[in-house]
This record gives sequence, structure tokens and C-alpha cells, in this order.
Amino acid sequence: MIKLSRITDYGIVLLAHLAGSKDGSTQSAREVARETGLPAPVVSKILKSLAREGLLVSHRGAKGGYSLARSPEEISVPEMIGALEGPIGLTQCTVHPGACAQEATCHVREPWQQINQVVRDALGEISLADLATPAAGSIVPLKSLGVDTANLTEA
Amino acid sequence: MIKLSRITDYGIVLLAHLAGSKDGSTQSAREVARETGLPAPVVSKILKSLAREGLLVSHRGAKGGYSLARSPEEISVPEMIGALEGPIGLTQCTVHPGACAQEATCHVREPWQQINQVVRDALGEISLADLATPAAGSIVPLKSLGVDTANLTEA
DNA sequence: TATTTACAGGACCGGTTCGGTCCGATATTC
DNA sequence: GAATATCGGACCGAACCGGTCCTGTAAATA
Repeated sequence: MIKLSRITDYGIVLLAHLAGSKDGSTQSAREVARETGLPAPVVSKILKSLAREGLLVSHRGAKGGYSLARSPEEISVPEMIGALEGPIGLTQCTVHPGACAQEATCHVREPWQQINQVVRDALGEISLADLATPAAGSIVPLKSLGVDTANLTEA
Repeated sequence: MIKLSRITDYGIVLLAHLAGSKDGSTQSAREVARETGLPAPVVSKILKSLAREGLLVSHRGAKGGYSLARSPEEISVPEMIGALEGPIGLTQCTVHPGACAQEATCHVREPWQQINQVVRDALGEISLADLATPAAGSIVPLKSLGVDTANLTEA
């Protein structure tokens, strides 16, 4: 199963939670953990990473905490994923060129690069704001991709 | 990094290799291993899985081997991925509903379902034939997605 | 029929990654 | 100075993964 690591999954939930709070308000790791129902040490660890990657700004000391570094509209899904588990790439040769011995003779490589790009572009159309808005049918950019979301066939 | 397992990666290379051979011709696991330069035991293991999942047909005994169960045009990327590492789903709740305790209160869930669908659709547009054709600029379906592949920005 | 070839299925193992916890240091507020 | 809260990193156990090997069975050939 192609999947995000649980850390990334949690991280996006945490970001969405912060995006749903008052704009610019800082919340401590403990608060966020309590309100999202996720284990506190994990939340702390994830928020630290997100701050280090520049998606959150941290305030130390009493009354400290974390807040979004930018507005939710300016934070894209690939950024969030990239911050927590590195750049998006389905194949190793996408992220680490030269690591694969078959790279020179591999005829599948170029198509995969394009496939990766399609996935990246698709995810790039979606912002944290789209995830944070609770209402249904909120993700507008999906339609702009020209993908018909009506016929949902199980893969 | 969102990535396919190496097994899946190899598997797609193997499928593309078979697709590039004469139509309907069967090749033994050892042959495929030799011609692709991948370790023989691994190739054998992967081909077995692909046969079990119905993407390849196997012929036992002397002069046996594997051949594609369908034409390359009829085999999609999600099928290949699904056969080797299960259904495509970025989040656990996509594939295993109910496994996440926060599912009821999670506001991020529905958007993710749509995101998953976008990725699935994007991959579904690409067939094994697209991967197997060695020429550049071969992936036509990408354009049908409405994705502009011209401006490739690094994610 | 005997022999050879090659897949089928599963057991097995070592290495790596991952989720998760915890601690000392540092910075800020009151 | 005391309390609060992040920062950075060490640490551990469990799960997963890549890879190997062995036994059984089916098909082709002589």
C-alpha cells in the first residue's frame, strides 16, 4: 500500500487543527495533543519537526507554543509531506539519482519521472486551507485538474 | 518519502520487460532475471506474486515461464501497484476504515479521500504499454488529465 | 516411463525503519 | 528566581522488508 507514514498523517491533522484555530494564535504542544486526542510525546515530536522545517513558528518559554508560519492557503500538501518524510517520489531514482545500478539501462525511468510529476502536481493543487475547512465539497482545486471525480471506481 | 517498495518497483520493471518482448511469448524467471540484471531469487518471487494476482499467466514444466495475462494496454499502473503492495491509499483510513480511533472526529478524513482518488485516477490513466514504449514523450494520457507538464517545479 | 526443467508455496533470517518515550539544556514569562 | 514550554538528541522494541532457500508439483522430452 502506498501510504504516508503515520507521523506524516498525524502531522497534517495537527496542521489542520492549528489552521482551524484563531489566526496567529499559538498553542502549546500539550494543548494540541489534548484537543486532537493524539499522544502528547508524539505531538511534541511532530511539531518540533514542522517548526524546524519552517511550516510552524515556535515560541519558547511560558505561554509559548506553536503557530502557523504562513496562512493556510499558502501551505500546500507536498510541503507538508515533504517536511515530515522528505520529497515526494514513488521511485528511488526520482529522489536519489544514481542509487540504482540499472538506471542507465532502465527504460521505465523516464515515464516514472512524469508520473511522479503528475502526483506532485495533483497534491500541489491542495492547500492546508482546503483540508482545514470542515464543510464537504470544499476542495475546489480538484476540478481544476480536469479529473472527473464523479465516477469513482475502486482501484 | 512517499515511495513504492522496491519489490513493486522491480515488479513494474519486470512487467515492462515482458511487455517489450514478443507478444504472448513466455520467458522463464531466470531469463527475465538475466536480461533485466536483477537478482534471480527476487525476480522469481515477484513473478510468482504477479501470477497469483492474475497479471501474469504461468506455464510450468520444461519450456515453461511467464507471459502477460492481458495486453499491455489493458494493464494499468494501479493494478500493478495493487498486485504487489495492496490497494493505493495515502492514509490508513482509506484502506482500513475503522482502524483509526480519531476517525469520527477527524475533519481531515473526507478531503483525504478525494486526494487519494485524484492520485488513483492520475495513475489509472497510465498503462503498462505507456511504460514499456522506449520512446520519449510517449505518455499521451498525461495530457488528457489536464495537467500542464511544461512547468516542472521542484516539490 | 524416467529425467529434466521450471513454477508454487511457504519458511526463514538479518537489517532497517518506524512509532513512541524520555531526558537534559535553553529560552521566555511573571 | 521559579515556572513553563520548546529544542535537540538518545534510546528502545516492534514491525516491516528485502532477500534466500527448500520442498513439492506440473509439464515436456527422450
